[in-house]
Amino acid sequence: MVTRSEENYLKAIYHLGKQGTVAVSTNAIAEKIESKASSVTDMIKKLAEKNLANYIKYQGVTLTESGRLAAALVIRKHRLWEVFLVEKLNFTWDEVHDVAEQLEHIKSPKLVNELDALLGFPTHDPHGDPIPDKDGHYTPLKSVNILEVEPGNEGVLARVIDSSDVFLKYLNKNNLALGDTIKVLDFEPFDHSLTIETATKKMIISNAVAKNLFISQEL
Amino acid sequence: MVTRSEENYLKAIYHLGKQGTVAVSTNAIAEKIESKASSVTDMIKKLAEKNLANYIKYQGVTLTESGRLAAALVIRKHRLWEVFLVEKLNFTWDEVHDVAEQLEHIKSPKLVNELDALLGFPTHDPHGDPIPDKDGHYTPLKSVNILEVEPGNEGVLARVIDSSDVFLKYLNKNNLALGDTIKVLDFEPFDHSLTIETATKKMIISNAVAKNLFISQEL
DNA sequence: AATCATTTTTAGTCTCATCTAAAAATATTT
DNA sequence: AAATATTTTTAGATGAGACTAAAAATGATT
Ligand SMILES: [Mn+2]
Ligand SMILES: [Mn+2]
Ligand SMILES: [Mn+2]
Ligand SMILES: [Mn+2]
Repeated sequence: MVTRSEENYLKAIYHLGKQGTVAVSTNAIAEKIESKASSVTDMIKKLAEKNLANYIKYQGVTLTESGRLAAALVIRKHRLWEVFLVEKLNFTWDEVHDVAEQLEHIKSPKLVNELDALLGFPTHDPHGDPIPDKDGHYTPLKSVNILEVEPGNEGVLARVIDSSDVFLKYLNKNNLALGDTIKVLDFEPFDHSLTIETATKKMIISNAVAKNLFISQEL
Repeated sequence: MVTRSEENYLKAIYHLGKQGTVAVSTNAIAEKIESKASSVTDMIKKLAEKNLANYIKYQGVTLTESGRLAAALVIRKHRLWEVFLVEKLNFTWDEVHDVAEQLEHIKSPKLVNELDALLGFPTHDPHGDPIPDKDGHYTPLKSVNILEVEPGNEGVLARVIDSSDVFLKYLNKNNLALGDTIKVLDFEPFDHSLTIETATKKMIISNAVAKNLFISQEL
């Protein structure tokens, strides 16, 4: 059995190390999971013991094949629940994360698959993140960071990386939502900020914000 | 904060002691929760410490007002999730209990209330158990144990007490479901069994089974 | 290459929720 | 009312998961 805590560590390693294929440092995990390095070392040993992670002292962790699958299935649940909360229970995209963080640990294969069906087999969650299938696979949607877009070009907001409620509330406040068409007007070399235009207005977004916005451009 | 384990104890006390108003013994709780008496004593002290239970050594436990409310809200969640699983996710009534046992501990007031709305504010779960409202109140549906019914009379199966999957599978096997009309034909004094008649057939049910069936009789 | 800084691991402690075994209190029989 | 049986509590131990402080390893800088 994989415990709740173990699942959270698997997810962190998966996210930090390109699906767990690249070695992740103890400190990086500690920060992500808001714990201490010593706690992480303990847990990593346990994961290695259970053949979910590959661990060499002082050289970070990667996930084994089964660790990677386990992580992907937790992420699958997390994202399906997020869709459920938004589509069926009137949650906004900035309200779903904490509840999904709990729901992702519910154990019932039937529940996950039926939920998937109820929602019409969605491919992406409310933040544009792809939903892995039963085998842990997904095809990331073709989107590009808004900072890579040449001024003058436009695209549809397809994904936001930061799912924290502070960031999403900022987007709400500025009327930016998934699916909105955004045109890049100007890049400012001094502070790396960006002037963009939406259906409703023109605005300047900081580099910190821009880093989190991904748009898809139809060819 | 009330932990998952505390919630399970609150529920047990609530169920065993007429909503926690009547003193429940340490052993009774231990059996219900499948733990040991010594563990129960420990937990009861903790609940008393948190003002969720009234505890006098050697004299059992009752729930305080806030303990009763906390218990009722967990039960509310449990039963709403059961309805959700059956109504929306194609679970059968014998499959829901274990999953609901996990889901009942998810913390999010909005989630519960939206779920309630999605389901159309149901008053009973798939086993005929009443669903408490936000204040922990409910009106138990007027039903009578089938053993109290005079032979010759009939009623509609409205509630089953045992929600274990073995019992529910027994009912499935014999084509007995909530809402079915059941006529009591004969009571056997020797083993206290009962002969009943449904739309499809006549059958004998043991006293152990009969104890768990409640029917409502319209006047 | 030697020193200093950072990261990671180890050692030891804590809380929560459990358990077993023994002691104490209560309940039931004779 | 004693003796016996049962229930409940206490005492002490364990494992999971977290922490702090100190030691060890690695990495960076002179
Ligand atoms: Mn989580
Ligand atoms: Mn998301
Ligand atoms: Mn439970
Ligand atoms: Mn039920």
